[in-house]
Order: sequence, then C-alpha cells, then structure tokens
Amino acid sequence: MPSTMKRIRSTDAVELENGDHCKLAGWLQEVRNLGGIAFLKVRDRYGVFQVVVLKKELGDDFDHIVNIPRESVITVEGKKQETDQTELGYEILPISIRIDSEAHKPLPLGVVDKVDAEMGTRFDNRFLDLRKEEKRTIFELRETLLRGLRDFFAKENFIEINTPKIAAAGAEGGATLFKVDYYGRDAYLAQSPQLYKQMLMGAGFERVYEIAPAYRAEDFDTIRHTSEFVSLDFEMSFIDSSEDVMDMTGRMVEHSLGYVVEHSSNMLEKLGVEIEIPKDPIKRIPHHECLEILEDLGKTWDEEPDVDTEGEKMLGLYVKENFDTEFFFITDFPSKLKQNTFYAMRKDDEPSLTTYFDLEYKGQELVSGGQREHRYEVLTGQMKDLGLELESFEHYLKSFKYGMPTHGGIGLGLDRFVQQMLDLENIREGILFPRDTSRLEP
RNA sequence: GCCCUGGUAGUGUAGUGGCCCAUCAUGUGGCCCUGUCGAGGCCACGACUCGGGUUCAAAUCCCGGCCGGGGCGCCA
Repeated sequence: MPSTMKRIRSTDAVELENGDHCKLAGWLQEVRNLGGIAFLKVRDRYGVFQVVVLKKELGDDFDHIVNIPRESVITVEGKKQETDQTELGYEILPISIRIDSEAHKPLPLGVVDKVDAEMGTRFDNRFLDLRKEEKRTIFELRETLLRGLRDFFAKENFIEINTPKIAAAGAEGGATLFKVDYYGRDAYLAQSPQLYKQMLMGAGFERVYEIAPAYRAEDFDTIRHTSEFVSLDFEMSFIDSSEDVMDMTGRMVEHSLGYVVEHSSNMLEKLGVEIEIPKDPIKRIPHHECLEILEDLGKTWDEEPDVDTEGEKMLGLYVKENFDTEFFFITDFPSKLKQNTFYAMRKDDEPSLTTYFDLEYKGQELVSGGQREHRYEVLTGQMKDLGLELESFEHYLKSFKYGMPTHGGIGLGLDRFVQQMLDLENIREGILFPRDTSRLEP
C-alpha cells in the first residue's frame, strides 16, 4: 500500500542516493513489454522516469501492470536505482503501483504517437495536446516573457491596472464589437483599454500598464488573428514626443526578451529557438521611406500605396539583410491612414502626418502606438471630423477638460509576441484555448 | 466581406469514374520475446462528412448543407 511518503518530482529523484525509497507520480506514457521484463515510461511536468517490472517477481501482477492503459495517472513507490540507460540517470524498482485514474481507450489524440494530428483535432482535445512537452514548453516560455515584462514595468515605476472589459460603447469608432446583454441593456466587450488608460493619465497616474484580454468581432481567418487576444497596453504622461514612447517600447522589448534568454535558455533549447535581443535604439523608418524601399524592391500597388501584409514581410527581410535585425519601427503614419484613430496626435508642423508608429517584429506588426492628442479642442475637432457623436464619449472627454498632461502609449499583441519570439506557425499555438471565428469551445 | 482549399478507421494518410466489400502508417486487441527507449516479430480489429443529383457503375463528377485549413482586407 502507498505510504504517507510525500510525492517528489521526477527531476528531484535524481538527487537521491542509490537505493533510497521515494514516491513518484505521473501519466503512464507508454509500456514497453518485452515479455519477462517491462519498462513503464511515466511523465510528470518535469520529465519522464522509468519503472522496471519483472514478470518472475510479480507473476499475475505483472500482467495487470503492463495492461494499464496509456495516459492513466499512476503513483509509484519504490527504490531508486541508478542507471546510465535512462534520460534522468535512474529508474524505479517498484514496491507498489497505484492507478489513480485509468484512461479510457482509445485516446482521441495520441500523446507520444508517431503520427501528427491536425489542428482541429488537437484543439478539440487540447488538454491531451498540452501533455506533449514541446506544447507545454511554449506556455512556460510565455509565462517567463510575461514575468520579464512585469519586471520591466515595475523597474520603470508603472502601475499595473485593470480596466472594464464590458462597456456601453466601443473604444474606437468603426471597430467590430461583440454585443452582450447587460441586465437588459446593450453592452460590448472591450476591444481596447485605450480610453481608460487615457482617463488615468488625466487622473495623475503618469505611468500605467495593463495585460488583459481584448475582443474583436472581425471576420478574419489568418495565422495571426484571434477573436480574443491578450493585449499589453501602456500609457505614459509628460512626454516630449512619440520618441519617448518608442524609446520605452524598445527598452521594454529588449528587457523582456533578455529576461527570457536569461531565465529560460533550457526551454528555448528544447524548442530549438534562438532569440534576437534588439539593439537599442531600434531602427526607425518613416512610413514614406518604407514605401520608397518597397518600390525599389519592385513592389507595385493596385490602389493607394501602403505597407500591406506583403510589404511588411518584404521590409522584414530588408532590415534583416541590411541592418541585421528583426525589429524596426515604421514611424510618421499618414493622417489619412489613421483617420479612425481620433485620439492620434497629428504633427504640428505637418498635419498630414501623425506621431503614430508600428513596431515590426520578423515582418509582422507587433505594436501600434504614438503620442495621443491631449488638447480638448483639437481632440473634439478630430472626433467631429470623423462624424462621432461627442455625447457618447462624455465620460472620456471630461477627463480632458480639467488638466490633461501630454501622453502617449502603445498596444502590443502578447500572443503575437509569443508567436514571433518562438517562430510559431500559427498564433493559436501560443494560446491555451483560442477563440476565432469558428471556435467557441473548449 | 472577398478569394483559394480540404473533409477516407481512434489518429495521420493513399486512392480523383469500374483495377477499391478501399492503401500504408500509427493505434487498439491477441500471441512471442529479461534492458527497451521511433523496440522487434506474427496475427487480428477498425473508415469513404451529410443530403440530393448525373451514370450501367460514385470515395472519385455536379449542386446544396454542415464542419475545417489558409490568403487578402483589417489589425495586435
């Protein structure tokens, strides 16, 4: 019978003396039955340990043990025996084996099968999919990245905030919002914390950041969009220009990626990923120069020239080849392209341009940000030009009437950050339970 | 929203008018095997997304439904 001995991790058993008794537990990954001897491969979060059972010692129990279905949860108590024939350098000679949870057969998705599964099958059985080490490693690394980001913001004296995810109106005009029933009233899931961040600048918080879900009811079907994603937003006051925001953004990326490399190099090795930490300052290329570069590269446009998806990829390769970096800012977005972003500040000396920028990472948009318009009259003017009803923004606009500092900030797609950092083919790989146009469960 | 593409055993696939009561692998079940680690050997089990149509004949062609994958627009 299992004793009251405490269960230890597979990797902690490495430290035990040869012959020590211990208790380990995990999922029975596979049984290698050779007839008179069988090897059980048991997996916990940290590794895979081996249990050796002999038929001549166990008799009928042997047949029972080797027939435990794969992926059942078992607890093994026994003696540690060192060996150079297993990955962890030891194996367990069991005294008792307890089945805590017998797995049904067949598995809807093999954990260590030699055949791949399609994404649909994998996400329908995500808990099984995540039993694979490389899938779980993605989320260990995602957590390290988050820790690195929070570490940066703490050092820079930002306050982590939480703003409402249900609101009466959308933050930005034109965006597609999910409608919900709020005690009989129409309400919408937040697609950005933008307006709240700005109101907190008016409240005197000076530096805030939020890491929270955002919702977009757009009909996209791509490898870089989901309907629910985690948005990292920061906002800072008393800036001189959007240069201050870009500088902060660059150092944020530099610090967080450096943090991942410093704390999780073993995990990166498991995935075979090498991370480039951007050199500060990150290269800035004005939007109009991007278009010139693209033209030189032979790109043509059917309509108004812009940095479209193809252009982003081309520019990503261009900076990689010419400047040996995976990062660059596209700056000075034309006002025409940012028309819906009513809070974007236009350049005083060149109103056809905004202070807005994107940060591109490996040829994909990662960050969007800039200096916000803090002058009440200018802001409301831009909103009127867009045809917005000022009344529905009453609470937002009020915060601009009684002392609003200059400010700016960014929004970063955390899932995209993970995707690009780890070279994941699809953004969904870095999301535990993704939501897209067709998937609402699990 | 527009465009492309797909749906065959639990899983992944081959087959694109008759050679198919459907290939291979993996899995599952059984038997053999005392050092396996992509274990090996032998045997067995298990499938054409749904509805309609064309045809002597449909997994295969056509129409529609349902469910996926991807591109663009847009965006993080």
